Amino acid sequence: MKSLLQQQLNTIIAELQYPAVDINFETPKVAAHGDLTTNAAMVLAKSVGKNPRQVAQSIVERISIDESFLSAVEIAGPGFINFRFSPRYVVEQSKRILQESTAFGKSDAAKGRKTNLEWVSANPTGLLHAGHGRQVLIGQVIGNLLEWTGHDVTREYYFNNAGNQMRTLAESIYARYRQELGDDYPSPEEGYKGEYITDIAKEIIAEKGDSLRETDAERTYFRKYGETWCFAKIKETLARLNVKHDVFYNEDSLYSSGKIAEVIEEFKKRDLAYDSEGAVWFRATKFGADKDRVIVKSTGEPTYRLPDIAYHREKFRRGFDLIVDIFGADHIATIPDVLNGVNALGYNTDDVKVIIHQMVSFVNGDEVVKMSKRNAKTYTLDDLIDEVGVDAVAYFFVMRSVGTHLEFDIALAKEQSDKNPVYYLQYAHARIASILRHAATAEIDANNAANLLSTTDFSLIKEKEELDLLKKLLEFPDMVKSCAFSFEPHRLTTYLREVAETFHRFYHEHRVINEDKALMQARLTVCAMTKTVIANGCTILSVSCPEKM
RNA sequence: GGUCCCGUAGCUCAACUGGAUAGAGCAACAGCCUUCUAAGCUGUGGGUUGCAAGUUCGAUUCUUGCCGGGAUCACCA
Repeated sequence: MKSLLQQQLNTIIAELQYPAVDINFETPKVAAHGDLTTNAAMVLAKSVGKNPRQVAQSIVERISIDESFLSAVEIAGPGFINFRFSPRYVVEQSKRILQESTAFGKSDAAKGRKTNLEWVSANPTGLLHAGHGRQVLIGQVIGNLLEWTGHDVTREYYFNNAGNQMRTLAESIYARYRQELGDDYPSPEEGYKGEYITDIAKEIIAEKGDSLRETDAERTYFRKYGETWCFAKIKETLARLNVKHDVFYNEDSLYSSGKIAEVIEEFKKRDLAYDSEGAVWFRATKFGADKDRVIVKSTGEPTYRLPDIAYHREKFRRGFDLIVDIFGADHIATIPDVLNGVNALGYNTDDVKVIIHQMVSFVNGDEVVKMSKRNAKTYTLDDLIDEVGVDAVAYFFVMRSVGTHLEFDIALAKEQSDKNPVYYLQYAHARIASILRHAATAEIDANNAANLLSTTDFSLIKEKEELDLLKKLLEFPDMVKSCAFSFEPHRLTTYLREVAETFHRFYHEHRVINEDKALMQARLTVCAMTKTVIANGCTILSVSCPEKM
């Protein structure tokens, strides 16, 4: 529709000898303003030297109204040109929903674009805490959105099982192991103190008894055990949320394959790195930073920056066209260095999309939930899922724009009532499912899309609420694209809420099950279409759609 | 102090990326169930979009400066 009108307008503009401009079509916020609107006249007004309404008038006069598409074209406000779709067009278009069914909303807008999506990437030194949930779900939904728009997505988890943090983990477990054996042995000053350390220590005792009292200085056994244990737990938690990564990329492989050394060498060759005070420094100041950064410590160990740069370079080398990273706001300082580094190596960082989400705070009604890392009683993501359920977790974490702080109300998420937004959506789906079950008793198989397509009298769909609903449903494919390309999953939750709302209104105004069988089937068709869109939307959101509630 | 993010109804947040009368949910108030799920629907009240300038046909959106909140500024990741 949009492209048809666009074409026609361009022709008209040329005929009128107006300059060619970028014209914009939008769906107006207010339904009274029609189904589609363009600002063409206002954009043209200045260069043409007439007032916008005159320009609009000259354009509208030349638009031909084809009843199979348009029912009206109007000029409104400061010079908007508003188009109204004909009911016939809307109903005709809606058949797509039945035809495409579970694929309705998918597109090949970015067909074959090789995309690397990296997220979570928590090191295996502990459990995912509740705050991690935001990143987990944002990444999950963005991954789905990218797939729905044709991207070829590799879901990746980057981890480091070497270095300081792992040493600390090993030391923490070892200390707890000794303590559990009754020895007076101190925990490391900055060690991990969570309950899980005790769990791990106890498991080791159960398996090995006290045979590991005297162990090597590297605490190799404890380190390996801790890593395996933590990773298993992390993956378990992710699995509960249907999150599955295709690649677990080990930072260590960058060392063993010499990629790290390679980067240092190239930096030095380009005078982007230099030796000083026994360390190697990256000239971050060349890129506007306040001071240079150490990339190799005087101990010979690289800081995180260097492997991160090498890692991103490898992503390019692996042939990805689009690289998406999701980080929490606490990582914000590291991003410029990495991008500058990769850029310096000759890669186009326009193809790197870094999504930074703000932090999460948890409240339980009026009470603020503390969850400090040092605290022994960490509030884990598992705890949160246990408390409020998978669907509420999935929905709540993406329902706000990534740029704002998220306040997660546990009491609200837990509440099984109308206060809880996730139920509103699921309720609409369950309600439709219930209606379709009734239809079965009237011998109409409303779950059979092909059957509905061939036997429904679509001309019976003509009520305002029905047409409003169909129009809303038809926005879905554009909505998916728009959410995907702007990396804004929260807009999908807003949209689906509107779909549910529009459906409830239709349901309230018009009875579906009734004596007029043809009419009943027409309305069942509208229901089936709505169910498809809600289900597809929920699939993207990783939220389940119950048939009954 | 530098950098980044945020400031919208009593509360939590939207606003299709510069559009028309700034919208939802919760909370408050008033209605709607002998019929398909009332976990629903309809209506009322609630706003100087932190403040002040600027850019233009038009600003919650872009620019600048203040004010307030958060994140971050390691030879930790």
